[in-house]
Parts: sequence; structure tokens; C-alpha cells
Amino acid sequence: MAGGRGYPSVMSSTVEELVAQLRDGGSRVTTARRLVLTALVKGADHPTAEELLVAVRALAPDVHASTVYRNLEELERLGVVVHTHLGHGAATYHLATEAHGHLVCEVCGATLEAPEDLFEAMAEGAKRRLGFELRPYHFAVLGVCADCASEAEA
Amino acid sequence: MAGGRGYPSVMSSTVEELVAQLRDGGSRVTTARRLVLTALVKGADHPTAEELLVAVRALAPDVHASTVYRNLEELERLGVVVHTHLGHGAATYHLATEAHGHLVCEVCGATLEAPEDLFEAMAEGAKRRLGFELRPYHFAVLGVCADCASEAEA
DNA sequence: GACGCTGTTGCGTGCTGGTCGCGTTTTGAT
DNA sequence: ATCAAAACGCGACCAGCACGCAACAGCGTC
Repeated sequence: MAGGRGYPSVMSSTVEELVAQLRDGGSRVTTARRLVLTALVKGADHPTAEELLVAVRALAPDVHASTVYRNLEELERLGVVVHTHLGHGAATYHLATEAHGHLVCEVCGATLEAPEDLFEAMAEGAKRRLGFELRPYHFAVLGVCADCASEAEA
Repeated sequence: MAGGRGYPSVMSSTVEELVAQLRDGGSRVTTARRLVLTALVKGADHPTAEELLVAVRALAPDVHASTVYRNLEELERLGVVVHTHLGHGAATYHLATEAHGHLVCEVCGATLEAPEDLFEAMAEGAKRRLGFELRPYHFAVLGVCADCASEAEA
């Protein structure tokens, strides 16, 4: 992590920095991989593998779905990306530098990024009482968002 | 396990009580349904639909998978059972009277039942700060259990 | 107990999300 | 320029589940 060209930035990595991470990890740099990374950097916020595939194919129509899946797996092994399950359906991917917890509305599907400290008390409690170390990033926590909750009352 | 002839036990519903809930809800009582309920009452702790199917087929070999799925759906609609996703893979079912949160180890797959109050602070924080109403029962919270964590250190 | 309405069932088929094995192409070190 | 190994494209295949349809069975009524 900490691609750190010297930027004090909010961690926004460039494709070139990520490509360098690939090389450092001993992986080869291919067109498909570059495009997957580009889609992750420039695309929407919580893309699924399918959405990434579409983005990649916009520039390289022959890239196969399994290539995207395998690349995401490899990128995850290298610590470049992480995936999160936002409830039912496909996993979503983002750069490891942007990892964060998610709150997902079961009614409308809206996804909120959880503030860093939201899980703290719970994590501490689970650790102390059960020895269980929370990893609240890999799966979202479900619930009902403010809008849907107020609508439900009416 | 819990022959339950007339035990005053903690919420352990009998099949007959659950069958009554079915009738009250306007649903018919069929062999398949009775067997699904029996499997839920007497079977292992966190059965998947597949496991329930096996249990049901032990007594009625011709019951079809889709029947089990549809029955679980119906039972859930009536508030008799609930399902929980314990990470990847199939959902698990239990009686609504036994609803509880889950902590699942990402390494060994062990599932712990979360103490009632573990989510309280987090739920309160999410509500106050984001208006988000947590429903921590439908999806498990992932992490690493005590055993796997201590093994990882070695 | 027979009748008949309608909810359920068995069965096949289909979908989504993802994995795997194989033969070919590409990468990048030499 | 060469060449082994890595990655790719492709298709087959998997789990988990949903669905449409015709046959069947629960249960209120006679």
C-alpha cells in the first residue's frame, strides 16, 4: 500500500502506480489488466465484475469474462484491490486504498460508506468478549436507510 | 435431540405449533411442509436449503428441491422462519423464534451466535449519525475467530 | 364420504455469478 | 531474436436458486 510517489493525497492512485504494483508483485502487465485498473480508477464507485467487463470491452472488445475474474483475483492477491459483498448479487470491487465499510439498504439498495469509527465499539466488544476479530469490510451490514424508514412509517 | 414431549423449554416450538401458524396464515398443511418444519425443529443448527432437502427426503424421497425452496419462502412470509447469509454460499434457515446475529470466521468457517447487545452501540450510532436502521440478522458479520487468530500469529 | 375449488407439488428449464481446463498467444528476461 | 512461463480466449461446467406448467391433494361444503 502507500503507493506514495510523495503525494500527501487522499490515496487516489493512478493507473501507472498500480501497474508498478503489478510488476513489483512479479505479475505481467497486459492490456486486459491495464484496462481493468483503468476502469477501477476512472469508473463508477462500486463496480461489479460484470460492469468492469463492460468498461474493458468498450476499449478491447475481445476480452473474456473469465479474464476479468482472474485478473481481479490476482489483483486482490497482490493487495491492489479488494472486493465487498453488498447483500445479494454480485460482488463489487474497489482499490485497496479506498477500502471502507458499507451500509446497504435492504429496501432500495442504496449503499452508504460507513464512517471509520462506526464499527469500533462493536469490534472492541467482539474481541474482548469472544476473542473474535471483526473484519467489517468484506461484507456489508444490511439495514434500512433513512429515506425508506420514514417512508415505511407513512 | 430434545424429544420435547411437553418441555417448558426456552421457546422451542413444536412442529404442531408451527403447523398451526401455517393454518392461521391461510396456508395448507402438506407432508412436505410438515417435514421441512420437523427438520428445522429437530435438525442441526444452521441448515441450508440443501441440507433440509436431504432431511426431508430421508422420509419422503420424492420431494423436489424447488418445493423446499418455495416452502421456505412461504414460511418466511408467514414469519415462521428466517434465513441468514453466513458469508459465501447457501443461505441458512432457522425458526423465527431463534433469530440472532452471527459472527462467522473467514478462515475456518466457524459460526458464533452474537450476544444480543453486541450490535447495540453500532446500531445506535448508525441511527443517530446516518438515520440508518441496522438489521444485523440477515447477513452475518465476518471476521476471524479466536482460534484462527492465535494460529495466525504462530 | 364424495365433490370441487384452489393452493401445492414434481419436473424441467433457465438464470446469475463465478470457476476450471485446455490449447494458443503474449510478455519480458536473456 | 529466442523462448519459458504467464496470461489469454474459449467453452464447459458448477452452485444456488427462480419459474411455468400440468397433475395432484388439502380442506370447506354438501
